[in-house]
This record gives sequence, structure tokens and C-alpha cells, in this order.
Amino acid sequence: MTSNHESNDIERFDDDLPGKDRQFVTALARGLELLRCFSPGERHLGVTELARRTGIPKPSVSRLAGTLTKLGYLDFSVPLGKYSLGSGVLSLGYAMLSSIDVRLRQIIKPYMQELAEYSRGSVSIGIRDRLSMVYVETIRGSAPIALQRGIGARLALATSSMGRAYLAALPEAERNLLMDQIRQRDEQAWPQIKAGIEQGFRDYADRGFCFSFGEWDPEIVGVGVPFRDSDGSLMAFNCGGPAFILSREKLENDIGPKLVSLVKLVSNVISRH
Amino acid sequence: MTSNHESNDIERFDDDLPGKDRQFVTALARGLELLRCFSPGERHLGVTELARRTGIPKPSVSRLAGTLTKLGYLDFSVPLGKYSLGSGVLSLGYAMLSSIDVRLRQIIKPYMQELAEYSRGSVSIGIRDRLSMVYVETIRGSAPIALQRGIGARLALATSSMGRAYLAALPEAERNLLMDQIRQRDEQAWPQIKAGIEQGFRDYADRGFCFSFGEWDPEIVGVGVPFRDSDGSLMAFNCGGPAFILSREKLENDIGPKLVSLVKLVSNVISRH
DNA sequence: CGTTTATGTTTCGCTATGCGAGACAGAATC
DNA sequence: GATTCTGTCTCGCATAGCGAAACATAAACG
Repeated sequence: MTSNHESNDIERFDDDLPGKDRQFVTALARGLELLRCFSPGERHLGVTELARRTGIPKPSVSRLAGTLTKLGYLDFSVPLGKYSLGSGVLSLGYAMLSSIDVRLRQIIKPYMQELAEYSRGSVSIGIRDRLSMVYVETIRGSAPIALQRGIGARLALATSSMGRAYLAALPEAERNLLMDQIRQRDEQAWPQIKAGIEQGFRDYADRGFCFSFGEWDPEIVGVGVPFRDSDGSLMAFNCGGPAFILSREKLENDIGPKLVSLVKLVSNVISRH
Repeated sequence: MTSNHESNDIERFDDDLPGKDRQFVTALARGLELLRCFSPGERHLGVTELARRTGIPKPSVSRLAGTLTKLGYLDFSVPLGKYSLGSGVLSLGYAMLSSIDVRLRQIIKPYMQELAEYSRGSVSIGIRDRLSMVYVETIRGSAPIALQRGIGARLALATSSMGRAYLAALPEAERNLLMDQIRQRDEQAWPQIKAGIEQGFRDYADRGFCFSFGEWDPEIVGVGVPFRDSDGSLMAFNCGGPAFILSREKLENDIGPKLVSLVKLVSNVISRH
């Protein structure tokens, strides 16, 4: 029972020498690529725009988008002549979320709430998707101006505290693969990005948590702590908020350690079933 | 600029006479069908199980699942030798949610909150996906035992108050199409289901809202009101809770009318931008 | 108005692509 | 060490899906 999942990077030539991977279904990948084009900012996209972004020829885009529409994953707005995401994608996301142990979530929520209130920011759990961290749970403190990033929101792996914590806890082989991809994405910025990640490694080794001081979003600071689920999958917690509320000093000496304790506590709760 | 979206039902023969629709991309549809197999209850599925549920031969399932894994939409658990939903699906769902006007959501949340508290139940907004309604927003009152259905949760179109409200507000042609599909799904139960839906139509005509008294879930009762967004897409609100908290009388004379007012208010807010 | 430029959809012949019966290969159970 | 699960890989075949080009519609000019 060998496996064909020895790697999950996308642009790899998986076959020995010749052309492409005989096991890879292009039409499926292309269709999903279309769905990916719809980021929160861009609600409606036309065929041409989709074709431009994906590099797929227009007729193919038309066919794929038509298929996705029939299946409910895209909606077609007749007045605009453009597509938008359909309700189908939502239920997939929900199924995904509930696959993360529901009981667990109920148990740890109060603790997250407590820290969110205390820090006057928000506390979240995230998992990795490609080169982002995606929130699977997030609790806002009731501070006046709380960040408005809900479940499913994305943070950059390289510059967020959560992403750095994730990377720091990753086995070296996997981590190097990801870092390669980050580098390839922006050779220009790489030296600086790399420095930030490596500082994260040191912080994690020294204190058990990583920082981000406005490196992902200038207005936002936070700390992150990795966490390994009982089934072995890696995720990360963060606690963060607006820079003008949370001082570096407080993050470093107060919030950071508190988040580490929170994660320790969660680990214990899990191991006791 | 003719359109290939004149219909969105799935099992239709779109071509004139001969075989299938030349414009339909089977491989894409099959891949997405695999993803759909993962309902909240079933986290891990193996190739055989997936093949059984979808009717797709094992080798094809293997290929498609492998592709989805490479793309991040499935995870493969080596110890179990099974697949589970990957983080990729989450971000799609999030993009979908934020496409529903964020400002609007911020505006109406307080009103939903108020009614949720008052009714000691929960208030939600849903859109249709195939034969279900899917929550895109939900607010729980702080009553002790609140239902735990979050964003992305599904209710049956035919037996929930929200679904009936949706159907009641739908143009007849579209509605008949859906009702046909509901009938085909369970000829046996159809007479009773149909009666419930038609009662919903009458309720909507008489009072402006529909009921469900434990017809979707025996423990749960609620009322639903349809709502047409500024861009013309139809959705529905509901307000519901445990049957032992909400009496029929209260739903009918108090909560129902209050939900209708809420929706009217929302419509006004929207029309004033 | 025709003309131009922008859409998005359909045609249609070709061939790469994805299909799937069957072979194969590990695990688990006895 | 059979037997019975599992899931993956082989490989010849048929066709599904591809995409250049043609077509069709709508809007934006003068």
C-alpha cells in the first residue's frame, strides 16, 4: 500500500522524467483554480478576467465555470454577466470545521475568551493552507475596536506571529519546502522575510512563542504559539490586537507567556480525552 | 450574448437529443462530488467508501482524491489510510461569506442579537444550496441551552421554517423545479412534505412568516421570513429554539411578527444604502 | 446609426487525457 | 501462509475536454 502523497507542493514534476503526472486530473485542478480567484475583495469576475488570472483559455474557462455553476459552486449574475461564489462552497467549509473536534472547541472557548478579554484583543486558532494560516476559531474580546477577521480569514505564513509559530514547530524537511516556496514567491523581499522567520525560531526556542510587530499588517501586533492536535496535525494559536493597545513589553512579558499557558492547558485537556 | 445558465438543476439532459452536454466537465464534477461526501459526521473516508457512495470506480476515486490532496482540498492520513477535508475548502467558504456585504452584516447584527435574546433562541440568515438552506450568519441568545449550529450549517428546504419561507417567496417556475426534486428524493414521504410546504405558503400569505414545529428536528421549533437582497438574490431569516422554551402561541403571536418587522427594517436599511 | 471594441459562447476536428478492468501489493485477521 | 481486506499502478482505448477561430451580443464611440 504505497502512497502517492509523498509531497503536497503544487508545481512539482512528479513523474520520473517524461511529461506530467499521469495520475493528476487537470480539469479538476483548473476548476478549483477558478474558485480560488474569488478573494474576499473580488466578488464578481467575468470570463475574461478569470482567463487572465489563471492563464486558462477563455473557452475552457467558460466551460468550467458553466459546470461549476450547474453544481452550485458559482452563481451567474445575468445583469452583470459575471460569476460569483455560490452557496456550495459554504457547506464544504462547514463540514471541514466540524471535523475539528467540536467537544474540544467547546472546552477551550472559555479560556480563549478569558485571554481575549484580558488582552483587549482577540485569540484565534489557525491551520495552514498553502502559504497562509486560516482561522478555524476566533474569539474577540469586547474591546471597542476589535479586529474583524472571522473564521476562514487568512494570514501570511511568513510574517504573522501565528504563521511563524507554525513554521517553528514544523519538522525541518517540511519547513524547508515551505520556505523555498515563500522565497520563490518574492525573491526581492526574501532576505528580510527570512530574517523575520529565523527570529521567530529563536523566540520560540527562548520563550515558547513568536512575535509579529506589524510585519503582517502595520497596525497589528501579536504573539503565536504552535499546537499539535491529538491526531498529529499541526496548528497554531495567536493573540493579537491593534498596535496602540498592545505594547511590545506587554506582549513579551505578559500576553506571550499567558498564551503559552493556554496552549499547555489545552494540551492537557486533550490528553485527558 | 446568450447564456448557458438557463437552468441549474443537476440531472438534466441539456443536449438536444444525443448523449451528454458537450459543455459539461465531468472530471471536475466528480472531484467535487468526492468533497461533498464528507458531511460533518464523517471525518475520515477511504477510497472504497468514497467509491461506494459516489458510484465512481476505485481507480478514478484514487486519482481524483490524489489530485485534491495535492491541491490542499483533502488531507491524507497515513496511519488511517483515509482522507479528510483539507484546509483549502475553508478559505473558499470564507471568500463566499465576505462576498455578502460586510457592512450590512455589521448593521443588522445588533437587531438580530436583540431578537435572539428576547426569544431565548437564535436568529439566523440562510441561503439555498441545492435542497438545503445554509446559514451565512447566526446569532445565539445567551439562553442556557442554545442550539449549536454555526455558519455553514444546513437545514432541509422542505421542513424547516427558513426553507419554507424561501420557497414561499420564490417565483413559481423555480419553486416547482425544486419541489419536483424534493418529491423525487422521497416519493414515499412526499404527500406529507407537500402538505407542510403548502401550509407554509398559506402562512406566508396570511401572516408574512412560515412555521416549523419539529418537522425538521423534533426538538426544534421556529419561524422563517424570506428576504430579497439588493442584488436580487433570495435568502431567508429564521428565529427558533428548543420546543420546550418556545410555545406555538408565542411563535405565532409574538416572535413571528417580530421577525417580520426585523426583515422589514433590514430592507429599509438596505434601500437607504 | 454603422464602426469599433469589448464582452462571453459555440463550433468542431484532433489528440492528449482521463477512464477503468484488471493486475498488483501491502495490512490485518485468523 | 491463506484469506480478505485495503488502496495503488498498468496500460490500451475511447472520448472527454481542449482551444483556435468563428460567432454573437452589448456597449461606447463619432
